[in-house]
Amino acid sequence: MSKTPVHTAGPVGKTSTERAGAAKRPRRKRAEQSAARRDAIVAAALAEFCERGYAATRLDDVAKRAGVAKGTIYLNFRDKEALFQEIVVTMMVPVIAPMDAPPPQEMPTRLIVEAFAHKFIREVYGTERRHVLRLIMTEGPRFPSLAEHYYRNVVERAVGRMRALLERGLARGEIADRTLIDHPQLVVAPMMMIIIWGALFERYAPLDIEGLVKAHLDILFGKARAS
Amino acid sequence: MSKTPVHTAGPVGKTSTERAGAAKRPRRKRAEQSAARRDAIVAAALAEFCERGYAATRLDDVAKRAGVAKGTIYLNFRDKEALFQEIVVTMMVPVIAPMDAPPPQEMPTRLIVEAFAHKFIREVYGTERRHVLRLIMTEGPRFPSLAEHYYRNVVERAVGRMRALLERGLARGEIADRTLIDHPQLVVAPMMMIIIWGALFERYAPLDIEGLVKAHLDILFGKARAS
Amino acid sequence: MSKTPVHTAGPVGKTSTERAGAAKRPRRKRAEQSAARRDAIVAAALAEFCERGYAATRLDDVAKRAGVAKGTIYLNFRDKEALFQEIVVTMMVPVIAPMDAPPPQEMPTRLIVEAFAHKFIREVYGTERRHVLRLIMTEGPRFPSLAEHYYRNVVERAVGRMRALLERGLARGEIADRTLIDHPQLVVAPMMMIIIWGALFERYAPLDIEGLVKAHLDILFGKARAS
Amino acid sequence: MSKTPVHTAGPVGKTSTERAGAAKRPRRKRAEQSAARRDAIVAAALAEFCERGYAATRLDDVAKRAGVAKGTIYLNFRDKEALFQEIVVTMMVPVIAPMDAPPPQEMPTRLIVEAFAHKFIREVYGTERRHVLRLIMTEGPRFPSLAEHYYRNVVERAVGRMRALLERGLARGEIADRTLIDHPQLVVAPMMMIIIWGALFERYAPLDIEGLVKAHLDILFGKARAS
DNA sequence: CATGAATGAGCATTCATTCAT
DNA sequence: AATGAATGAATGCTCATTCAT
Repeated sequence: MSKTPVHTAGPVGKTSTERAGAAKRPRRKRAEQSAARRDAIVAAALAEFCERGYAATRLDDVAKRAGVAKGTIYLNFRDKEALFQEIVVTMMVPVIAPMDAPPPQEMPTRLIVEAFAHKFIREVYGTERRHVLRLIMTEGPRFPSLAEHYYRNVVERAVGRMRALLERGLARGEIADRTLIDHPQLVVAPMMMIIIWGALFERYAPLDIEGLVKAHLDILFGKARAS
Repeated sequence: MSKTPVHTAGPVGKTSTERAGAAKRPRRKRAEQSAARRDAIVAAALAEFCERGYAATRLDDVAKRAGVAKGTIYLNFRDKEALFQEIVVTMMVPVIAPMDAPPPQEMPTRLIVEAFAHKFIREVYGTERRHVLRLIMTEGPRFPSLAEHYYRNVVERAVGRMRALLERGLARGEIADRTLIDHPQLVVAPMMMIIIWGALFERYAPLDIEGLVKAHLDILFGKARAS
Repeated sequence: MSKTPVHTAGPVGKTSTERAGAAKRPRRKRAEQSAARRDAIVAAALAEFCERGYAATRLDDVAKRAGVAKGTIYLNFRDKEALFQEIVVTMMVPVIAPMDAPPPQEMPTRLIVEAFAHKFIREVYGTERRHVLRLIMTEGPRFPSLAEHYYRNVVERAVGRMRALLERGLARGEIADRTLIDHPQLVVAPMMMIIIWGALFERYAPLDIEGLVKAHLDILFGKARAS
Repeated sequence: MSKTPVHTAGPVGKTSTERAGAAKRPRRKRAEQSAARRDAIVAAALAEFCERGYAATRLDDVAKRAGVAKGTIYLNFRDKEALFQEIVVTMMVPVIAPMDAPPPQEMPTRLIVEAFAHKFIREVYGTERRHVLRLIMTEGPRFPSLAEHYYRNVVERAVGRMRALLERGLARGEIADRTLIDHPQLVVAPMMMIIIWGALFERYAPLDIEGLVKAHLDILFGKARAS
């Protein structure tokens, strides 16, 4: 029922245990340094890809930002595309992983969805993953394998979970009918929207995210007494 | 009360009356041919931009696809960016224009929103404009002036209209509370989602658009007796 | 002893009798209009070539400046190079022509040279021919036929005349020795210099042309009592 | 009294110690190779610019001639214009530098001017700098900053030196009057002329440079007993 | 391993020249 | 004759990738 392995559509590359530290402590083992360098590249590449998109990102800039030589990138990633895919895939892993845990038995459906929404706001919208998610939407059409990977590992599973959750809610009388069960995408639609909206219009028209999410849940499940 | 002029952020270029026909009918006037060529360029560019995104599109390919020489593009558009913006702006004009018409007095709020949704499905999702809309979401962050143009002319106005409509619905007792009025973006969120979803996952997981829209409306306004 | 024909190194094109008049008088004969157009092209081309040099001049700009269509240039000149050569050659004809007249018997050598210098100042340095002369110096190396044409028709003849004149001056006791006769180029060296200097440094260091020429003659022939 | 710094109008770039050798000796250090390549580019660019002028020179040809890839040019120079300016500026530095040394006290004025003239003949006219000087005259009008740089660093200073020298000659009774002092440009006019003449007419009418210079000095200072 | 100089295919843009109207 | 839209070869510049050090 869990531990479903992540489908890897393409080469994912090696992972590293250590977060990139800019500080260059003198007496570090080779492996450590190497891992740090790799992480620095990933972080720099993420930033650049987010700012400019895939095609417009220059590996030169990535290297500069990471503080490594351009050649070093090629020691860790086959090419630009592999670097891109790696980033998109690994950044989403921590979000995917906990999804396999079954929902707590006691909690009302609405609260579970609410928790899910807040988790999304906190851990995706509120972090760099927000940009990664946008990259997937943005570059997906040109990287079908990436889109598929994401669909298989994230979307499909999330939709399945959501449906199961709603089914349970229906059984427990917390949900009136099958409308939402048949179209669980409607639950997440506003989340995709705030990612897009944020990227496009944040400057002139910032969204009240909290209010929006609460309103969404109120509409889906009926007005709540307390948030 | 209407006829708000379209804010033009940049140069929009000349329009042409005739749709591009690949066939080269012999007895055509200069101006006609020229317009046809221009249209062919626009069509070809749209296709290429959709397939590859802005940065990865080669004007060489656009020219080839349009059946014109590369230089001809520059007779009609200042540069690649102008071509891109022109496409994005002009393709959306026919969608924007009718938006200023006030909603029919008699029609119930739900029906108006429903009509709006179906119009979107028919005229945007069901046409090439679907790709244009995706391009706006996709490339917008790198073309702030474009995003702003779109926001001022489409989003802002649409949101305003929607809010006014809902306000009227509230006054007429068709809507229970202000939840949706405060967050009219929730009305359109699924529409943005289907655009993205369609581009990314259509192959593995096609959406039941009609059903989704109906479900969305049912959730917003309560189950309808008939669609 | 005179009327030596002008050696034409390359194609020179047709000449026209009428100066370009911008005004478009309605009832003019075809031939007249055509000639006016041709002259307008020549004038415009001269201005553009002077401002930008041969390679950087666009025929588009020439046409615009002349108020004709681009194609019209090709009705009058085989190509860009022919237009260029035509200009350089014809502009200098009026300067070359009178050179064949023998010097007045009575006039002292110094006065003849002085008259020549002032004529140069007046008719070359003081007119657009100044730029033509610069173009010859500037673009000559890349148009050997042009350089040769100019050498045969202007330089060679001018040097010969000058030498003959000086020879006469020696015979008449107006000149002390053969120094200048052996290097008549020294007579014209300052004239070449002021053309170049004017083009490069006029802004920061304008030359006192009159004073310079007088000083030059004073040095060549001894201080004059009156200018 | 000397060491006036060279006004640098634009970026001058790095210098390299080694002359470009086409031969690829195997055991050379990176920096050395790089410098050699840079020098090869400069040499090739100089040759091309001289043959064709600025606008008509193709960087492709420069690269081919230098035996490097096109991209390598851009590792050393921002763009075509920077390459051009760099060449013109650096080639003239060795000529400018010694100009600040005060003239030897003992030497007669004529001999100093003579030495200057011969130095010019030897180090400019007799070397590639001859072409550089022509490029300055040729392209100056289209590169005002270049013309100004050259004026400030070379012409202005040279004219000042010359005037001071002549002033001293006047004080010492070696010069009869102020004619030349007021127009020191007359001293260098023949040098500009021989550069131009050489570029245009050398084939049909080579100049006797030595004789010309001697004649010039004879005219300026009176016939010398011995050269 | 790490570096970064070198490479060269790739692309946007320009402009002399042609030719249908 | 005159026009100017169309052409496409030419060219400056970029940037992913390689490889000698």
